[in-house]
Formats: sequence, C-alpha cells, structure tokens
Amino acid sequence: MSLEDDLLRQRLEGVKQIEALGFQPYGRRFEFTHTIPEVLTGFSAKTGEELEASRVQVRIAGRVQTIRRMGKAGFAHLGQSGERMQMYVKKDAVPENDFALFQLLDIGDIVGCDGYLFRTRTGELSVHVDKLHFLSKTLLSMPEKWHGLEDVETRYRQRYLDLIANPDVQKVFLTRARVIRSLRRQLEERGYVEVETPMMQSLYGGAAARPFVTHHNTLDVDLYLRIAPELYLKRLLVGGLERVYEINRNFRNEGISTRHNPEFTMLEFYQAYADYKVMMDLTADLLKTVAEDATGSAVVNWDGNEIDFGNIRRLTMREAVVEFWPEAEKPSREQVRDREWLLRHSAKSTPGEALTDIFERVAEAKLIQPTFIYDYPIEVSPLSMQKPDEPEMVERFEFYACGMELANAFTELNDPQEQRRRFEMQLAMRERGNEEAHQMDEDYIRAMCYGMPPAGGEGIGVDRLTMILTGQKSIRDVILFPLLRPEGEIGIAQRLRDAE
RNA sequence: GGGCCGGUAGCUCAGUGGUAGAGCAUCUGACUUUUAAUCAGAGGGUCGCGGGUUCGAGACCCGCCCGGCUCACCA
Repeated sequence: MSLEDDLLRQRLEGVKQIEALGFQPYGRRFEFTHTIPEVLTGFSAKTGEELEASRVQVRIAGRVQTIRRMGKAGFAHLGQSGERMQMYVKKDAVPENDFALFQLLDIGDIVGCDGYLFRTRTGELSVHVDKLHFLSKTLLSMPEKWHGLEDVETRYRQRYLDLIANPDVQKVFLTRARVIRSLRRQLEERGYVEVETPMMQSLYGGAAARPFVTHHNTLDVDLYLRIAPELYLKRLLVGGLERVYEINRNFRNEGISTRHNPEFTMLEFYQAYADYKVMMDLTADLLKTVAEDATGSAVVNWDGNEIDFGNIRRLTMREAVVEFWPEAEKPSREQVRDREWLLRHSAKSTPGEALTDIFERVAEAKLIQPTFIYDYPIEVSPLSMQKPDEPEMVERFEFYACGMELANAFTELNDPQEQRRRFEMQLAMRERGNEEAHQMDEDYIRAMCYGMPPAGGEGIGVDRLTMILTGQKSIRDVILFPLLRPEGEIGIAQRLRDAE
C-alpha cells in the first residue's frame, strides 16, 4: 500500500471519529466575530495585562497550519487571508469531546474556535480556546510547512494548493484586484462608461494575431474568439457613447512565454474628441495613480530596478533608435528617417516596417524606466490617423516599462475612405500569406460612413502592468490559472472509491 | 518550433555505475505556555514513461511525456 492511500484511509477513518464525537466533518454556516487579520490589527498593540483586564471574547475560523500537541494541552495556528493566529487548547478549558477533536486535527483542516485573547509566555497574541468547531476535513496532506509548495507545475495546476501554502501568492492576486479596481474607478471618475462587446466574432480584428476558432451549432457558423475589442468599441463611438471602456479577456493563438498567455486581460478605452496626446497625458495620470492605489507608492521595485510611474519619459520611435543604438557611432537624425538607411539595416521590405523592426531590436529591451514611444510608421498601424505634416507616420504611441510593451494608443482613423484603403492594403498582405494581416470589416466601414467623432483610443495590458506592480517576472504568476497542457490521469476518484 | 535545465517518499531536496537516503509530514508512545516544539520508536518508493548498454542503471545512451528558462512571433 502506498503512503498516500494509507493516509487517505487514515483521514477517512478520522472523518468517522469526528462524527462519533458529535461534530460534522463538513460543516455549515459559521458566524465568526472577527477575521484573523481583524483580530491582529485590533489587538496586536495590547499587552497581556490589558487583554487579561478586558477579557476579549472572539470567535474565529481558519485553516490549521501548524499543530504542537503536548499531552494534555496544545497549540495550533489557524491561517486566514495570509495571516495566522495561534490558538491554545487546554484539556481542562474545553469540553471533553472538543479536546478529543483537537487530538484528531490534521494540518489543513478548517476549524473554528471560541475563546478569549491572551498573550503566551513568549508574548504571542493567542486565543485561549473554550470551544472548538469543526468545519472541513482535509483528506490529502499539505505541502511542507517551511518551504511551502515550490514545484512550479503543481503551483499552476493546483493553484488552490499554491494559495494555501504560499501566503505571498494571495497578496499578488489581491494586488491584481486593486489594479483593476483603481483603473475602473479612475475611468468612471472621468465619465467613462463600462461596456461589454462580443468575445465571439465572425470577423476578428483590432490587432495583428492569429485567432482561436470555434463553432456555433445552431447557426452552423465558425466564430473567432476575439483578439481585441477595438472595432466594436469604436462602433460605440459612432453611436454616441463618447467615453467607453472594457476590461476583459483577449485570446491570441500565439506562443506562450513569461510575457504571453493565450488569454490575457486588456483594458481598452476610447474618448471622443481626444487624440493621442490627450491619451498620453491621461495614461500618465492613470498609471501613477494605479501604482499608488495598488502598492502605496508610484515607485516600485522590479527585478532590482526602481520603476517610477510618476516620471514617464517621452521619446519618438526615431529618437529611441538613436539613443539606444548599441554601437558608439550612432545614426544621425537624418539617417533614421532615410528610406535607404532603414532598408539597409533591416530585412523588412518597407521603410516603416524596417524602422519598427530596428526599434524593437535596438531599444525595446532597454526601455526599463517607464517611457512613451510615439510617432509610428503607417505600415504597422492600419487603424491610426496619419500625422498631418508627415503622411508616412501616424499619431500613435506605446508605453514601455521593464522592457515590455504595456500599452498601445492612437488618434483613431475616422475617415471611411482611408480606412477602406488601409483594409485593402491588409487584404493584399493577407493574399501574400500574412496570416496576421487585418481582415476587411465592411460593417466597421459602414459604421464609419455614418460619421465617427475624432477620438483617441488605447489598450493597456493588465497582466503585464500587474507583473510590474507585484514584482513578478512571469505572466503566469499574475494569472490564477495560466494555460498548461492538460494533465494526465489524476486518479483521485478511483483512490477515494478504493478507500471507502 | 530551436537551445539549455529539470522530473527520486505527500512536500523540500541529497544521491557521478555496486544494499534507494535526509528533513518536514504520517503512525505509536511521553509531555498542561509551545511556536521549524522536544524526546523515543515505526511505516512509507513503478527513482516521469519506454527501449538500450552493462555482471550490475536512479545515475550512461536513444526515443517519448510533462514543466521551467531562453530565442523566434506577439501584448
């Protein structure tokens, strides 16, 4: 018999013993007086004498993290929301069956207790238990108390176990929630309206990426999971919703890496009568405030670097190429706008694609401090408006930090004739085999034919922003259930059946 | 997809060709203020899977599976 099956039998035997003592192994509603964090914030400052004088009675609940039994008494720590509280269970202070129950507890069980607060001989704030409550039995053994759960694969596949064993993981996801809450609040304060647009689309667009395909049976049509909500949000601008935003998932059928998950969360927002410069100023405000809301400071540490969201540089793409050129002899300002020079320094076939390619190779990884890169070539920007004085460039910026692209924004193209020409250019690219070229979206053009207000629009990658604000180096550490290959046979049902 | 690294007890990890190990967890016993409790004892392993080399493989070779990092593409 394997150890694990042996353990399962022992635990199931424990369930019967718990029932025999008159407790329910899987309990019901439990009304506590304090959460463990509330007890700690409320009473950590009190001395033992003060606690003795006021005799504070509490009822708490949590998961058993440690047990130290010493004959006719013992200690256990209960964990809740990443904090822990010690309980002291003494044979003559609790009913007989409660002490028997204490003897049966396993690490990982969920229990509650009544008792009064006191300080132990070593000074730890603890609950002097007078009644135990059993709430839920664990049948499997918990990860080791000192190292926690470190196996990365298990942490992602069984995130619940990761959250139990590694309190810092809970903190990351609580910070993620604060990031999203802050973004929502800031946009709402500026009059933005949250909307939901289709995740399943018969035409996909708004970005350059390969899609996931699915099928609707009744309509008998193939549908794509969206790669971006952009084209729908701009239809809403046409309809008169002048400030809209959506925070939701995009799906891109591309590679997986520390910075890419096939489904990821994007904030997209559009503001009528604005342009990319307005969006840039707005983004600077949003990012500074979201950093403060999520972490308490506009300055955060990421991979050993102080990242200051209160101080964002602004460089054109060409300036960035010059500044980050790896050799001592840097190109001149004239060279980085010279068609021949650009094509000589890249394998791409147009000057604009070449400039973008050179920028990505030369500058992107070095953009550690928060930076806006603006003025992009038209070839890589099919939905952006041209610069009035320089038609081969568009009014577009991206935001970079920690060597990652975090946001992409532009003055939205609202001329239907020009949009039609851009789509036709993309179709030509598609026919030449570019799978990621934009599809023609006639309804989008039709919407624009009714008049789309001038507007600025932007997308911000919420997962990557959260990575920086929580100091995580892999996107999987800010996504609760990142995509992995399906696991093989687990076999728990069979084991439970065998142990019954 | 390429390159590099990893998979040994429930967990964290040792183990460079010769009897599969440690700590935590588990089980038994002792212990009424411990806190990585302590003390005494015990059980627990298809060494990711499949081939091969060898008198002998956890280790060496080949293939496969799963994961991590990285490059390429993307946000």
